[in-house]
Amino acid sequence: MELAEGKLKFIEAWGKLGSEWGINRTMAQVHALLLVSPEALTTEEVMAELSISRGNANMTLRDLIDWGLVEKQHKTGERKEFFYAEKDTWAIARRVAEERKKRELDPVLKILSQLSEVKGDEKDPAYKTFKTSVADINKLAKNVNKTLETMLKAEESWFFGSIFKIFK
Amino acid sequence: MELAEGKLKFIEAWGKLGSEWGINRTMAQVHALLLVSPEALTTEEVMAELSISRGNANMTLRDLIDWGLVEKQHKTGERKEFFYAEKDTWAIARRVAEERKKRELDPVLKILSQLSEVKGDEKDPAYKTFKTSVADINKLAKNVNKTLETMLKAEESWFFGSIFKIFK
DNA sequence: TTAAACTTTCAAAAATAAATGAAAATTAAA
DNA sequence: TTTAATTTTCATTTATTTTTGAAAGTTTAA
Repeated sequence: MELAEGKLKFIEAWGKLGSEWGINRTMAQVHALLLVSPEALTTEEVMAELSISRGNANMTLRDLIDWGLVEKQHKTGERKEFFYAEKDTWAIARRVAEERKKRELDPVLKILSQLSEVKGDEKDPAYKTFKTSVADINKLAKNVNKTLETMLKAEESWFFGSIFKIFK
Repeated sequence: MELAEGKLKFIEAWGKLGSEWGINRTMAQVHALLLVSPEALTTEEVMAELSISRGNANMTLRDLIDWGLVEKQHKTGERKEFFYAEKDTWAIARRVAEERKKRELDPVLKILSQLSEVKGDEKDPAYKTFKTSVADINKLAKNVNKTLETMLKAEESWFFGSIFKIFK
C-alpha cells in the first residue's frame, strides 16, 4: 500500500471509530489528518485535504483545541494560523479519558449518589430492584472512576505493565 | 426523592449516557426501564412507560436481545412475550465490552496492521510521521485489547481488586 | 488610517438518524 | 381450518446533527 492510500484509509478508519464513540466524524478525521502530518497545517490545507467548508474546518479545529488534542502555532513572517496535533498516543488517550470523565462520568456519579437516597417501602419489589440496580451500577462506576484516575496519573508502560504483571 | 421520580431520573440519565457513547437513546432508556423492573415487561408496558410506538419498542427490544442484555420470556397461559433484563452489572459491562470490542476494536486492529505494511521513502517526513503514529496507536490498541480480553474472563472483584492492589 | 488577509459566527440547508403507524406476517387458541 | 391476538416490517414522517457559505468581525501591514 502507498502512503497516500494509507493516509486516506487511516483518516476514514479514525472517523468511523470516532462516530461510533459519540465523536463527530469530521472532528475525528481532522484529528487523524493532523496526526499523520509532520508539519502544522493551515485551515486552508485542512479544508482542501478533507473537502470541507471553512466554517466546518474552523469549528472543528476549535473543538480539537478545546479537547487539548491540537494546538495553534504561529510562524514568523506568516499571517496565517497553523494547527499541530499532539503526537504522543498515550497523552491523547489520557486527554480523551480526562475530558470524557469530566463531561460524562462525573455527572453520572452525582446522579447515582442522589438516586441512592431514594426512600421507599422495603417490601416493595419495585423498590428493592431499583435500589439494588442503582447500588450495583454505582459500585461499578466508582471502580471505573478510580481506574481512570490512576490512568490519568500514570505512564503508559507503567499502567499496562502493571496490569499485565497481575493478569499473566 | 420518591421511587417514581428516581425511576424517571435513572431512565433519563441512562439514556443520556448511552447517546454520548454512540448508543441510541431510546435503546438505553428501555434498558434502564427493564433494569429497575423486578418483573419482565410486555411490549405494551414498555410502550406505555416510555411513550414510544410499537415499531420502535419492538426494534429496540430486538436490538437489546442482540446485545445479549435482554431476554424474551414466556409465561404459561400468556400469549404475549415478556422481556427481562440481566441484572448483574458486571455481566452487563462485560457484554457491552465484548460486543464493542468485536464490532469496533477488532476491525480497527485489522486496519492498523494493514497500515503498518505501508511502504515509502524513509527520508520523507510525511512517511516517517505516518509510520510512527500508526505504530503508536497500534501498540495502544493492542494493550487495550489485551486488557479487555482479561476483563472478559474475569470476575469483577478480581479484576478491580487486582488493579487497585497494584496502584495503591 | 485603510484595506487586505484572515478568522469567526450563525441562519439556513443538507444529511443522517430515529420514530411512527398501518399493513403484512406470524402464531396459537377455538 | 378460521380467526383473533400478537409480532414484525418498512415506507413515510419527524427529529436531530452536521455542514455550508456568506456576512461580520478581527488583526496586522503598509
